[in-house]
Amino acid sequence: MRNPQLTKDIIIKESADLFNTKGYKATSLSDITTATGFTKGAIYKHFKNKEDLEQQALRSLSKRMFDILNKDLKNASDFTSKMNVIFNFFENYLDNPPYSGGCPLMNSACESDDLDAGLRQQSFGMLVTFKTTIKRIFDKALKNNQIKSTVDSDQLTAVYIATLEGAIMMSKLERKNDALVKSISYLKTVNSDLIVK
Amino acid sequence: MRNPQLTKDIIIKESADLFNTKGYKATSLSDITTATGFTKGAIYKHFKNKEDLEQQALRSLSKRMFDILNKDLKNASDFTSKMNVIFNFFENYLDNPPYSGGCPLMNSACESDDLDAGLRQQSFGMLVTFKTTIKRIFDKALKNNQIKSTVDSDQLTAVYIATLEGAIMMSKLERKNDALVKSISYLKTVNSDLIVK
DNA sequence: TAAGTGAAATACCAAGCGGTATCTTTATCG
DNA sequence: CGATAAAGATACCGCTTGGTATTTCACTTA
Repeated sequence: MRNPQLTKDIIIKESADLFNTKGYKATSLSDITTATGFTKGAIYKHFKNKEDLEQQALRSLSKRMFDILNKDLKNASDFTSKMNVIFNFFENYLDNPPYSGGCPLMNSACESDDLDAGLRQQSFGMLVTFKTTIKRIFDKALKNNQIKSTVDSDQLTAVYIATLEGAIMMSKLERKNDALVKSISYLKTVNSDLIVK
Repeated sequence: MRNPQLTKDIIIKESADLFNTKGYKATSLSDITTATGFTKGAIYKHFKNKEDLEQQALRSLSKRMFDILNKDLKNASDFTSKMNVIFNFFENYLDNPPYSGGCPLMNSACESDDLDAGLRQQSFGMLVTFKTTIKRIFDKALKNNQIKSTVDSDQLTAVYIATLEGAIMMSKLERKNDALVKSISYLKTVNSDLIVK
């Protein structure tokens, strides 16, 4: 009956969803106990404190995101299809998301200030991973002459991530994926202009 | 000695800064009392509860932002200079901001969920104002044939806001305005491509 | 100058918070 | 099977939270 690893996984998963929807500080331990069915005793057996749980939860959210992305990216060969993997992922964000509550990167970035350095660092790492993922697509396409050699991959990486993240914020606030659809549609036209015909 | 209006203004201003830096839920009433020097009695004389204060504080942050923007926009005549007003405002965000803690729109949008409907609605209104401000610049330029007639002002409005907001989030997280500078520089090139020569 | 009024301070409350010490249960393995 | 150690439940702690009832204070006006 008992399965410590499963218990820990459940606590991480449930609390991750709570953190990403309600917010980290706004989610209390009793929220987590009611969501998981476990007691505080069980939680503190697996995590040294709430901050520790917050960080592990964010890490799991990050993993969830990039596992999906990397898996789909493996099946994509050229620049356009790789970018479409990214775009598809974000287009599904509101209707059929891998986690509810919007993007964990933005949520944690907004909430973590200088005080909770641990969460902030976790969030920072997630941004680095995201940037690396996008930049690699640009750089490989540059190397293979799939896109114009004038492309500044660092700049476009920043712009793409900023646009996608900002659009998620807008769509979440407006409760309709208007901004997300418009932004992705725009980025696709940008993409097609980059391609060497 | 006593000045009720001033008292209220001080409470709003100080709590607005606290909310925008620490977060709304994370800022306690005692944080506000120590920051203002007033007591809880004074606060609850002017605001019916904390949520009421949160909303009025966000409204004042929004006003602060658009007062600056509208004032500068009045002195700008053509499309490019108007857009530069927007860009300049955001470029100063990290080095010399009108308020600390990043963009109040994004902060409130991220934190407010379905529970605190009041804050959410206030945040939503701020987004509407922002969209109206940007869209008006595009539409006027369209009307005066300053930019290409093929421009979709609704789409570009969404894209510009998304990019700026996302870039702020990134720059705040990275503690350097790299992403913001890159994004604005990019949007400027987009702008120049829109212009009818 | 004394009364009246609203601003602000003080003192207090119940509830919820994160965290811990202790006890009970369950799985593991000689 | 019986001992052992870990997993998890229970009960509790000090503290802070948002909020309120009451009191003191300062200003206006007659």
